[in-house]
Amino acid sequence: MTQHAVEPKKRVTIKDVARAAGVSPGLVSIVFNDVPGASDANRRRVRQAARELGYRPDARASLLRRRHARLLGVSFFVQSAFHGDLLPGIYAAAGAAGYEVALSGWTADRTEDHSIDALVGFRCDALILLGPEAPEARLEVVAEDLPVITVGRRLVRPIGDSIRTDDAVGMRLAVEHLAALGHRDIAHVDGGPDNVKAEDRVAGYRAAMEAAGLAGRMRVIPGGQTVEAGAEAAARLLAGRGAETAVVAFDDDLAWGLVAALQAAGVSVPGDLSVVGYDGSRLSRIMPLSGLTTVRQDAEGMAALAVERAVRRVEGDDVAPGEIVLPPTLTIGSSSARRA
Amino acid sequence: MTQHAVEPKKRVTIKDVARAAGVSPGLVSIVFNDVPGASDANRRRVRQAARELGYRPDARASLLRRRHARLLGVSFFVQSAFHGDLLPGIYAAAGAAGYEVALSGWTADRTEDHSIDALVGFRCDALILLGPEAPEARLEVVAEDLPVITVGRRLVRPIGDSIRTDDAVGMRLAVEHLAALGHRDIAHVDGGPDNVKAEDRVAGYRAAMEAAGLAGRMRVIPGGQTVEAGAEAAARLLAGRGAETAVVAFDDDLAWGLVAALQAAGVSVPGDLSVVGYDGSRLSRIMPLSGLTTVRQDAEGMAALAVERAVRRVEGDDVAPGEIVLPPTLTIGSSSARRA
DNA sequence: CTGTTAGCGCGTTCAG
DNA sequence: CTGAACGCGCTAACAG
Repeated sequence: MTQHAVEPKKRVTIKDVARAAGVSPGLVSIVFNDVPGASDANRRRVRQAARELGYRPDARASLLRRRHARLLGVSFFVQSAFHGDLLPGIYAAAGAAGYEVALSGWTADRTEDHSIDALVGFRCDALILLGPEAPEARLEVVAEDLPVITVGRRLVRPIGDSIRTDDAVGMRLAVEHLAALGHRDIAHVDGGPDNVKAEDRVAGYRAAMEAAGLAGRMRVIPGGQTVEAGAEAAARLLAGRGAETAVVAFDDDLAWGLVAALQAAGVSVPGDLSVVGYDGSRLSRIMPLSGLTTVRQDAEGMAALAVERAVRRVEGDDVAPGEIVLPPTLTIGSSSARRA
Repeated sequence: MTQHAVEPKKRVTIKDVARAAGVSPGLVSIVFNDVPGASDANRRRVRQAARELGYRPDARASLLRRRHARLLGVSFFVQSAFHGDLLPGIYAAAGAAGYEVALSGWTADRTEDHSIDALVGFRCDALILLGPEAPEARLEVVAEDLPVITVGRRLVRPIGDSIRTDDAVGMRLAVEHLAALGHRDIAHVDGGPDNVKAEDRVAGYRAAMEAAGLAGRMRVIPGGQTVEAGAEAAARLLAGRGAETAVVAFDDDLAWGLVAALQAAGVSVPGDLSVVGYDGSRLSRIMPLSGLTTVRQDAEGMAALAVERAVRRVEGDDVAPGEIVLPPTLTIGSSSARRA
């Protein structure tokens, strides 16, 4: 009942259980792993003894000895709404495949490198990196040691498997939607500096604008990937405002910040300005009225695919690095409307 | 460069490094832990050899042997905006104290029990449970094995340390704010069934309403703690609508769902109905206009305190289970206004 | 098929 | 600074 601390606290080990049950330690291992090799009577006896002693298998020792730890390491950005949407799917798929999941988050203060190191240090069987920002060279080094699955980033050179959404299509959907609503001066607020994931979306935006015959009306505004960045970008947008009547944002978090700041500045969304996000995160669905118009990525599908590829790699499927590109869809909410 | 898989892949161990550097394994350990006991020359030599061989310390083995793993286990609900706000603070505080953090999330499909088991299996030095929903009896059992710090839940019987916000004060702030705006029929949408954390807020609501002389106008509507639950509660609110002109929600996620559904139903917020949330999560700050009015919990402070207490417990401070109650503050946004 | 024994995995610890 | 034991569960080889 009382809280103890450093005290001896000798732990109950597999040996204690074996002694109590009157069998060998090896047999206890067999019982706890549910593998054949023990009689029902002994299984019962061992379970009973374990329960009485309060035995809990030690994951460290088990991981250390096993060849396959059956452990997938997942690195994610703690503040990302989209990553939060991916995790449940990853847990579900991993559990179904008989794998444990080790989570390691990165924040403004704790770098992605840190989180990757932690997972590698645990000797995970494979790594699933959500929206990685590390240089490709770094990812390549990591991939030399264990299978790496990247989610949501296009890689110039193939490294392990890559699961991502087709950003060219996504930006085209966004631009076409706005163009169909009569908008012609459509700006793009990008993902900010040092954001490797932003490039494809900028390129997609440019291509889509050209295809729509709006090449002369392109405008790219520096942004970022947080709500705060969205608020700052709104100021920039209004300051140098041209004829823009619509904006496509790098992602939902950024779009949120834009909408909030614009409305606070007395600019009506979508009355004066239409805003389109990117991700289709849970966040985008809970905007007052009927949600943010956004390019939806298939989070559940990406999560399941990432785990499936990771498991295949771990279990010996030594195929060439592959890229799986999923098509995005457009979800129309209340943040976009016909041009006034 | 190519992806390998199951292959032998013999790992570089501390022994390989020792051999290459011409020292003993023990010395390599000393060098890598940056503890005194090695000459600068040898430190250099060891680091060099490690780099050449690509040695990475094995966290499993290290954890296994160490008395103190210097590892804090954190269990959190993946979908909670507020938990997402706590994690950066936990990482920061733990890092500063020289501790690693092991994350284990729970979702709709993966129970909190599961996540706790995983952390216990890793032999974390202490557990920090964010918004735990497990029965107290279960927490007590866990606390027999290692220090447990609960965050955001009042416990009937003290178990380890508990860091929480004073919900009586919080609800009073909310009700008084609305009363001062002229509202008298103020409803509360609660945290839903089986939500142990909701009781204090309901009680706080009742007490505050009585104190404001509005005892006869209380109304408690079944809610939950997700955006979806908020949307459902909005329907209930409107269906049996009395004279309510204001609502206090169990938490921000719920409040969001309420606001969204209400506006979709043509009810203006705050024109027709004022809404107040609870948590002061990042989510609450990014509502279009100037945010949700909400009772703010001090996430950074709670995170830092949780880690501090955990570390103290681990390092032998065997004091009685304690409860740290932080005062909430009211953040006024645009979801509440003077009664029409 | 059921069960045992020995030794491994890898870093840490402590007496020498 | 070294050597060898140790932490704990798994795995292989072996015996009943």
